[in-house]
Amino acid sequence: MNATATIDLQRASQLLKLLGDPTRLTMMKLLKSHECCVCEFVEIFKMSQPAISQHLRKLRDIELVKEERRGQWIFFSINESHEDYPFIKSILEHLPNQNESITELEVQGLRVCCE
Amino acid sequence: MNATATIDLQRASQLLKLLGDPTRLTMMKLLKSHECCVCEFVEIFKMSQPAISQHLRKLRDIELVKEERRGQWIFFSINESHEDYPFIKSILEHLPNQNESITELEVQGLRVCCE
DNA sequence: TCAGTATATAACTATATGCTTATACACGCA
DNA sequence: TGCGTGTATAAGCATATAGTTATATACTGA
Repeated sequence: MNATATIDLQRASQLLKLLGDPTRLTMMKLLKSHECCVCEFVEIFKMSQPAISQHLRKLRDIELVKEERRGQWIFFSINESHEDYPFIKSILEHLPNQNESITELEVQGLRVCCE
Repeated sequence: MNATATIDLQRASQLLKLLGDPTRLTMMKLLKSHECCVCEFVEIFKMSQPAISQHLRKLRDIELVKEERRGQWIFFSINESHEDYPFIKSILEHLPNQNESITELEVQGLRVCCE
């Protein structure tokens, strides 16, 4: 009957609560198609570095995102292996893509690239 | 390309925030298949009547649910005409159904029926 | 080794949230 | 009309949340 696995309600509400913040939700949508580092988010959201860092920590604490240090920078990316990723993905698919933010960064020469 | 309409990020985060509470999320899942009145929710959630009422008000304020008075009771139901209902629906579909709560009510003779 | 840059963490603060209790309102029925 | 039942609202309180500033940590390159 049910093609997709269901998520425990407690768990689901925890995830939704985390996504119920415009900054974190936008971060997740961005990360779905682009790796980003903290300083890029600071630019995109015009928000202080600690504020960004704390949002990312919440996303990382429940392992929705992964981090990887490359030199000075720490890059964040979506954790597609997350048990509940299909759920997250289905939510993100309803959101408008945020490619403009990335394009804008590139135009301003603020996109971080370390290869 | 995109088969489904997208939702403004601010709007989406507002909806997710509301669903990011286990009581309200469960209410929505229940209401998706059953009309319920306040006193039934009080039974199901073992929560005070004002607490239930306040959760329902939040859901009603953004028109996720409709209410209809029938005699002494006020019945709540999902508002399928809501502009963002497809989004809501896709979320609820990932959740385990809550029919047991309803069955339990019926067994205890607490299911309200006014016809 | 030291300065500069990127990030994390701690401590604090203002506001939001979810409950409680008390009370008001609405309906049905004797 | 008055009482019982169902629901809503108001006010208060404890906790959670999201930001701030200050500071610590980690890496790079001179």
